[in-house]
Amino acid sequence: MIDQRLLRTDLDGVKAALSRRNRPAIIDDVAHAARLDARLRDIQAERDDIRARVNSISKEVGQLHRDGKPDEAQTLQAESKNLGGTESGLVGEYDEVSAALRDLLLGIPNLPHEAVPGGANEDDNPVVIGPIAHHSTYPEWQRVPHWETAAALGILDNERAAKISGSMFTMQRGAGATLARALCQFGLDQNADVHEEVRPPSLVSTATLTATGQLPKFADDAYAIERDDLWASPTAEAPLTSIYANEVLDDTELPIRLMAHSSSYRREAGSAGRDTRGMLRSHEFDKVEMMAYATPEQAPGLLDDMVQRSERAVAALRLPYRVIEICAGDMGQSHHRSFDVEVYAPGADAWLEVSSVSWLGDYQARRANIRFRRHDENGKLIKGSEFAHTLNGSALAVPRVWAAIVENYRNEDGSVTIPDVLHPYMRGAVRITAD
RNA sequence: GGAGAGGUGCCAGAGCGGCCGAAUGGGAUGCCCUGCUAAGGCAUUGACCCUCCGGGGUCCGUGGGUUCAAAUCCCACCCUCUCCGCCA
Repeated sequence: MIDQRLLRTDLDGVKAALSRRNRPAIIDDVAHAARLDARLRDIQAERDDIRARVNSISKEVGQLHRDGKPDEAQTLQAESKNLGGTESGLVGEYDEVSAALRDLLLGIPNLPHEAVPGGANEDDNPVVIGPIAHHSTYPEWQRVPHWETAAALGILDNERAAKISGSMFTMQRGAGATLARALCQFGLDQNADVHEEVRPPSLVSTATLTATGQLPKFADDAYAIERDDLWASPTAEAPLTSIYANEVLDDTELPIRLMAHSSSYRREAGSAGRDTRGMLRSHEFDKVEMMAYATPEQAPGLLDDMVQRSERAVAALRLPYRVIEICAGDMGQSHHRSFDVEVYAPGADAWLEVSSVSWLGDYQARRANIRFRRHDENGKLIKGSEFAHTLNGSALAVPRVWAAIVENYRNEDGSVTIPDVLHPYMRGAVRITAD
């Protein structure tokens, strides 16, 4: 949620920033929100005025009763009752306008950082790092899609996954399952130096998904467990960001850096039939996510660090990769600035998004009500609080890295070599063969 | 799932429908006393919203209701704890 106060202090600035997202409807919403905000303050002022009078009359009434003057109290009571009627009318109107404003604000995306490149869609995302370790040509035996190699090696059984759960579910078997788990362990170990490992719940509340921005706008993308008013978490970003919801942190404990291995559940509404072969897109996948709570000053440095960590993971796996920056027209609704890490898969001949690292500003913290307090130079707590900044990024998303390994590490005989850094997690296996 | 107890400020904990944004104790901060320490004295100490910067408003788990007036009465829900049941 953007800062409501900006609507009155810098409406033109908000409109200018959001116009870079290349969706004119947003600007209309902003203008509408500004009108509602002004209306709301008028109602509030009027309502508070009446409440102030009711409060003071009530005090007088109490005093008069104690002084044994019930007649005078009677007159005041009548006046107060009258005011009460007016007040409840205003309250009704206030609730109505404020609900409408909140709905509108929840749908307005975050302001892009000024450094975010302009652009209309994903075709305009500039490559900012790389390509690294990318070859101009690949031998024939690496030009085999991973689903073919995986089928031949018996390490991926999506047909039976469909029997169990329906289409767009994957199931790894044998060394393929071990490889998936090895990647998770590797992803965690790579980042354990500064991140606390968390194992959060997979089913989360409506409030939790609203805080990170998946709700209310993208409800169709998440699995709902309606009977219990829970949702299957689409990313560990959601539970990790709500860990400190409704809390006031201390600037001395920031940044707080967390990581979690979790399963992510996505309905992928509207994308049926696209990129659905093999491991490219599925309803459930494993991922190691990083998340940080920070002061506004710490955030840019943490963003860089997170991008480097995502990069380091694919570099350590010796996969061809590049980093792109997401342009204003392609950024996610909550994002202030974002980078994607992509690996090259020679079999599918495609760059696969394996990580997305984002700085959310205070957009999520405002929704989740996560604040922090500062200390002055003498170590004394300063009065008041402000919203924290949040950042998150995938340390390692299993399926596409798994696919890229199966394609890049395919040998001429159809076997797949295990990348060196994964050896410790593979129970001694260094190569996946058909038997 | 059943029975019971409870949710109040940084913490503990009191609170007759009006004198309650809230006793008391602890903690924290400042000042005083003391050679230092220990101990003591005094004072301060919540958040948020609006503001014509005078002030006004909201918040005692959440949401409703009763009343001129609700932390206090009524209803619903949520959460925590104890016991029982079930269970990986």
